[in-house]
Amino acid sequence: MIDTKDLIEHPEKYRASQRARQEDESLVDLVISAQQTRNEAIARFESLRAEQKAFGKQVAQASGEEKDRLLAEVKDLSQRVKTAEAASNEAEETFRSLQRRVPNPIHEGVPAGGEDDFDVLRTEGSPRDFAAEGFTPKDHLELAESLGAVDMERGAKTSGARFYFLQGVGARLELAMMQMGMDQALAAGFTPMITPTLVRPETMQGTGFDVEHDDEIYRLERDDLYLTGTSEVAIAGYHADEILDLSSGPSRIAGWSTCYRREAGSHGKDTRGILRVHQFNKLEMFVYCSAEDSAAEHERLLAWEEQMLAKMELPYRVVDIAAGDLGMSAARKFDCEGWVPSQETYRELTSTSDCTTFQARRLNIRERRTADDGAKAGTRPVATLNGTLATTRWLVAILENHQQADGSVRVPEALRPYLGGQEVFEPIR
RNA sequence: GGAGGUGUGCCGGAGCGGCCGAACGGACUUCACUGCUAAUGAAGGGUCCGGUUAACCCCGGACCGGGGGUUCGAAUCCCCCCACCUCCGCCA
Repeated sequence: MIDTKDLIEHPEKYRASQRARQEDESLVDLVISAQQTRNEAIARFESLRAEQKAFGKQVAQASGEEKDRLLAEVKDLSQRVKTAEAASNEAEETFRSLQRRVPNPIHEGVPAGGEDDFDVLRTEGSPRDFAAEGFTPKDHLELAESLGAVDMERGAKTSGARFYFLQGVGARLELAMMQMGMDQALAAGFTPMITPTLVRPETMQGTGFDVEHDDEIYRLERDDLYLTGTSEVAIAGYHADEILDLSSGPSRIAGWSTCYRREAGSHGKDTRGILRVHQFNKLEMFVYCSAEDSAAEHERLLAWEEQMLAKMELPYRVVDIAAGDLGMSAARKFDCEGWVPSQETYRELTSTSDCTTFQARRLNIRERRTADDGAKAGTRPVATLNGTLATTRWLVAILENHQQADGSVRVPEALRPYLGGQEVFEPIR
């Protein structure tokens, strides 16, 4: 949810952001006029209400005929108060629904345009030259199956398409990777968390997901609960309606959870293997910090992601996502895309978003502000950010990039301590 | 699943339908006093919205788990929901 005061003071900033997102900029003016209508309605209601309260005091003190007379007089006022209140509530609702439709204004420097208009900021490492090494790389599923790491067929048998079993070295590899990520997060001062994966509609909506219309969300209608596509949802909801103390710096949480996605719009896309699945695990960084610190924190999250990718010894590139592909909440988003040899392309492995105060405003998460002189001051919304430390999808990149001509897979060195020192995964069939 | 109970400010805890934004404790902040700490005394507090303002102040409104309702008027009465507690049943 955007800051309406800011929008009214700097409408051009919001119009420009809407243009970059390739969205309707007239929304900005709709919000402004709805806000005026609302304020007028509130003022009308409140002055009537004040009158009614004053009358109420008289009624309380009066008695007998005097009281009856006052009651007769105030009945009409009561009606007018009710009418004005209803009008005020309606204007409020109209305003809020418009306000909720305005996406977070983008940061300066974010490329304009849609999905394909991203900027490549950097490329780290370089893809292996398999031709020079004298063999054609296998794809991750072929590798995984020969290693006994993934069973897609039985996943489909028990649960349907896009479900799978991780088993053997696949299961171990994922656990090792998560543990390594958790250790890195711990060293950086994060608080580890394992989060609920079913949340109430208010929590889902608070994070910016549209429960009614989002086809990506699994819903349990009978219980009015929603399966989360990322632990971000629960962690963002964790501090809803709270006032935080961030005086000693950002609050950083490393959340592990299983994630559920319907992948409704992607029939026929990435159907092979575990690249795009309905259920996977993810270790997520989540940060609550002061608004002015969010851009710097965003850089830190990106650095921690890259640190993990480096430890996995994966070639990747860093991408600045274009405005139209940011979603409602993010003012900026960096993806790290790992090289996938079988596809000869880069695929998303991490994604980090700076949601500034957008998410927190909706979730009503604030911090207490201390004035420059150290005296008391009011509250203000915090900023929230998130970023990926590891996901099941990484197995794709790890297996493919570290495969060897004989079908075995070399274990990245940093991961070995988490696998009992194992250096190579050997095919079992 | 069944029966009952509770939900008030940072915490504890009162609260006849009007004089309750809310008694009384504690915590906290400031001031006073004491050689320091402690103790004591005094004073002060929340959040949100609107008006006004450069900003503060100030004025008005809302908020007593959440949402509806009754009433001229609701923390107080009624209904629904949520959370927690106790007992019974069921179950990993």
